[in-house]
Amino acid sequence: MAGTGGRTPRERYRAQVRDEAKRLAWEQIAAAGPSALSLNALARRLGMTGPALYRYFAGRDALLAELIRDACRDLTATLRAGAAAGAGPGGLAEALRAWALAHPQRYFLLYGTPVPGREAPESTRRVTGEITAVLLDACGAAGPPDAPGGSPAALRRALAFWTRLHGVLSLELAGHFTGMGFDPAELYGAETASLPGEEAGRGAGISGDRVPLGGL
Amino acid sequence: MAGTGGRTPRERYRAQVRDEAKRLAWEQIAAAGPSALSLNALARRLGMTGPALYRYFAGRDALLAELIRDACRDLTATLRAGAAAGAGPGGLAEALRAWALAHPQRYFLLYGTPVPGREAPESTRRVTGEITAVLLDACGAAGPPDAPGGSPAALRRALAFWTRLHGVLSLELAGHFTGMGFDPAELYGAETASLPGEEAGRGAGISGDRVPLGGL
DNA sequence: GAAGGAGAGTGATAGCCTCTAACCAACGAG
DNA sequence: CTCGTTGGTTAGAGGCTATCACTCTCCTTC
Repeated sequence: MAGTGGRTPRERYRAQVRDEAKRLAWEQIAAAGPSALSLNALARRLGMTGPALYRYFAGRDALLAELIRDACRDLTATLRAGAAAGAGPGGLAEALRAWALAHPQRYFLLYGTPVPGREAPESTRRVTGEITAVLLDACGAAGPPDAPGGSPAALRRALAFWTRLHGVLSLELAGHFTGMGFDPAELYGAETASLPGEEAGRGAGISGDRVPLGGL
Repeated sequence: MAGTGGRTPRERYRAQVRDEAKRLAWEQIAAAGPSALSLNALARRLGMTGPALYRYFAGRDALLAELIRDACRDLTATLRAGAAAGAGPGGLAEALRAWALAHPQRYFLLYGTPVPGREAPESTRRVTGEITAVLLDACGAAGPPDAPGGSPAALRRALAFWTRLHGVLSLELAGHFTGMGFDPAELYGAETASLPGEEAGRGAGISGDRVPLGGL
């Protein structure tokens, strides 16, 4: 959300309404999914009629695209903050998990079911690229220093890191673990620790390898 | 699809129309996503008017639920066939990947973004349970034989197997690997081979461990 | 301070959707 | 042959996206 940083009263009012609309839109999405996002209902909750919202957003798709872009920025900022604070792969993984648990719908809007026709716009692609870049950087930097800055091995390691995190997270958020009687956090922690550098017989791994397996 | 196994002509006709409707529904979903599934458009393509379809399906949600159930059954049958043919975890993983690549929309309907309000009905939950059971069985059976039939360690191993497969698959199907210049199949293969029993310094793993890492 | 213009909001409307109700035609069992 | 079941129709209520023309109200400019 861009906040109310406008200069003229009109700009401030406009930004305020836009922010409130987006806030309510997230509520609606959280309540019934992205497909249930309705400009009409949104406008009603804002105290105006349907067509008025078209002064603020070009249409339903534009609003959704903006929400996705905001979510991207939010996650990027979160991860960048973690990285800037010196968090390693494990720290970033925890930050990612915390963010996803706090905003499941945001996470699914970024990494969930894609809409076949709808290609992600350039701006979004760039931001998601940044997100993976942060993860890859942290992971490559934490691994054994082979050609610092992107050896194939580092890329492979980072990709495995990313996909494992996403595998646990997305299944957990989708509720596929409910009733299985175990703690997803523990699995996530094990997956987080399992990776950077330990495969291919490189040894016990770098970042701890706590309770390697079977510790349930 | 139940096929045309009815006895009376009416039943056969009914089954035929239902199957054709579901086929077209899958086409529509593949073209523009599940949210674009429209009973009206479907009926038009079937050569009838909208309300006529309500003789065959109780409503849009019922049709979608049936499609999901069919997808579940299909995947279950595929995996069961693989398991019956003696495929180990690696074989099942390959079967899963082949199925998902052939029917991405089916995969996402099962494991993609969940609709917040909509709880999966009992029938579906039972079938998805079977799917995971097949994977868990194969994985537990292939691991080192500790308390055959579901030790905590086997469960943990199987869960990691499942989540790793899903992590690579879902990101690949969603197109998040496009333009990264690497082969998802290779990553998937490495993840498939990385798991059953090799962690915690148990050795080189059971099912091959081909090009363990860094081989990109 | 008055005039003009930009911007916010409204009602009307077209066209799509889901789903119900009432009605009609045709098939098949008795 | 008769008549109930079944498949299909049109009509219609209500919701949605989106556009258009219009009003009103501020803010700017003279």
